[in-house]
Amino acid sequence: MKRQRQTRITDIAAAAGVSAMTVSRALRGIEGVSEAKRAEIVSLAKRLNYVPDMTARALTLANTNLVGIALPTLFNDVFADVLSGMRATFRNAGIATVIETTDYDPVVEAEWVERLLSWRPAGIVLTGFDHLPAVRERLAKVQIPVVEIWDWRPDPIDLCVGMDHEAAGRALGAYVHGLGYRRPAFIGAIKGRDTRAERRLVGLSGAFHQPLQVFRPHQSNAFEAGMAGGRMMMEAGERPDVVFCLNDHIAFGALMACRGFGLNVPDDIGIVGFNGLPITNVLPVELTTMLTPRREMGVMAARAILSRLNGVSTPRHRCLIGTVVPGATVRRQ
Amino acid sequence: MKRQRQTRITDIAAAAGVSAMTVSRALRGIEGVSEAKRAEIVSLAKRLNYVPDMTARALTLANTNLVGIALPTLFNDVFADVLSGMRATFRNAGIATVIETTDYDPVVEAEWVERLLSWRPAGIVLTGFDHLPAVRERLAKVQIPVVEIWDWRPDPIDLCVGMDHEAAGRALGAYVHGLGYRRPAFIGAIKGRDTRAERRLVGLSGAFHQPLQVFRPHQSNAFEAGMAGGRMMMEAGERPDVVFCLNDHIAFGALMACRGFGLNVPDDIGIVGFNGLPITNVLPVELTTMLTPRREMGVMAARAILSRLNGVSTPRHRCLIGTVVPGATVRRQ
DNA sequence: CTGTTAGCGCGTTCAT
DNA sequence: ATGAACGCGCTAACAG
Repeated sequence: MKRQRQTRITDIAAAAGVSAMTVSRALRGIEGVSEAKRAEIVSLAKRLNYVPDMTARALTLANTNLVGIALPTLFNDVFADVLSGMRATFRNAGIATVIETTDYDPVVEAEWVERLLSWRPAGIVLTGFDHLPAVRERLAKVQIPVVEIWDWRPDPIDLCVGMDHEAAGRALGAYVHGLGYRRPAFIGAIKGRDTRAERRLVGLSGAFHQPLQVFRPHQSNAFEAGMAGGRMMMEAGERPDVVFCLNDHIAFGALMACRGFGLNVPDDIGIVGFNGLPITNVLPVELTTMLTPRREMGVMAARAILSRLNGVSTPRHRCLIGTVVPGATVRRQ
Repeated sequence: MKRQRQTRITDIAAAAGVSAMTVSRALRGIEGVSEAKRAEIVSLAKRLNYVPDMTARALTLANTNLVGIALPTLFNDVFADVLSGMRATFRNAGIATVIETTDYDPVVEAEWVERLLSWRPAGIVLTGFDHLPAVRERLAKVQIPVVEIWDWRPDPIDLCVGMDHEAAGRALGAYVHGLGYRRPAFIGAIKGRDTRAERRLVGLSGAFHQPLQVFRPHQSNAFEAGMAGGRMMMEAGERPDVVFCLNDHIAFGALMACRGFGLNVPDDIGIVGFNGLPITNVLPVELTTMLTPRREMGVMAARAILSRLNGVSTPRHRCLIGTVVPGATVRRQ
């Protein structure tokens, strides 16, 4: 179904009595057109409802100013924050962004990468390192900048701006261990879904010199998962003295579950979140958590791509760190 | 900065010893190529890292299978739900989606519409009716389907799938008024930001036969805004007997504020949210709210566009309705 | 300051 | 079953 014919640059040229090139130059604000003509052409373009055709432009330029961004989910303020910083930075640089959510599925991601590449993007942002081998190979060959965010590794496909989640888990664990807690538990997601959380769990185990008791509710909503996880924990045998949660939302759900069972936090059990989202400022008791540099991460990832596009050198990998937020859901034991 | 030359269809053709047309047909799975040749061409394409060029394809076809979606924000599970239903529906139909957030700014929206149109999208989804006149004019002339979602009006630019928010406010207000509440308040956002919320407020006033006492915190995070709004309310003169909140997150913040002031909900004051998000299932007391058909709305909006693209007729406007969730944060007075 | 030529990669159309 | 010619809308490169 071909669309109705749109007005093209040559239509304007005919109407203005000039050549197509002059119109092209005038509309792009390129020098080489008298101001009188330019003004006439611009007003003519508006009157004829001219809309430039980026598909044609991209074809001649063999290039676009599009950057594709793949995130696991939008149901999480973490990624909304990252995205916010990233898009603002790109927008200021005149770069348009295209967002995709993969729902933590590498296959979905791989399909998206293929589709995106066919639009000749200027750059690509991926979340984490769990890509299909085909994706890694494809992107390694493509000549465009690729940034992997959120997670951190020294050997990214191309560039990387993220956090060392194992170190983050270790730091958070060390703080809580230092308060005297000795029977830690962890409420996470179904295995394999969130690799970063699993790495934090490894760090936590390290800090406690023992494996954590792990609960994996399957609810997809984080609040509900937290409450379900909290209940699983209450109904399990030995009660832990502190529970680390995959994120703040899960921690909130767990907190509600504990209260539902008549437990006082932090007197009867400690609760620790992750991310330091605004909701933690509103809870009945301030949540102990780790503040993650989300917006900053987005900004730096965008800058890394922009540097590449401008031919400026930029570090291959960059590791940001989180900050322990003491809060009041743990206390010295 | 031209990119390195990508392998094209003619490169594959040369390698396979056939014409470009044969390769094109083979790769698109169009009949008219012997299976032997097709298999060879496909494997050759893979080996040469061929990536089709959509900019060229779009140019010849004067058409893409892209649909653009503009939402006010991603910091809100409401829109994540709408988006989820919409994208799933489009994906099943082989349509790619491009998301933009406008942050409730019609100017941002207008700029995005211009940019998007230059990519020759197959359709456009906008949120609400607060568009710049230029946008309405432009879209009215374009020959592609346009759906306005979330809000409802009988005279959309093209199509509309949403809710009558004034009616929703009236229904919710009637329920609460029927319980005997008589001194209602409202916690919203800064004026002019969320037009739908203002319409609900009108409906609430109608149900109560009086204007509501309105509080407008300026925090951008909904939880924090709710808490701030709750505090404003506590510190104001006459205490209302029930407070309607712009959404569930604000209601949660307000609930926490009330508790902080030693008030019991619902004994001392009633609290009502909007949307029926999962968080309401996890609160210490189940929130009275109105469940909105978010996912359904996304699905129906996508279907409306798909119908248009397939030349099937579809209703110009469709009005979905919310459901009162009784909850336990109000009680008979 | 302005115009002409050529070609970007692909798909339609019409031959063979 | 396969191929050749042509054009999509635009812009780089070169001429004038």
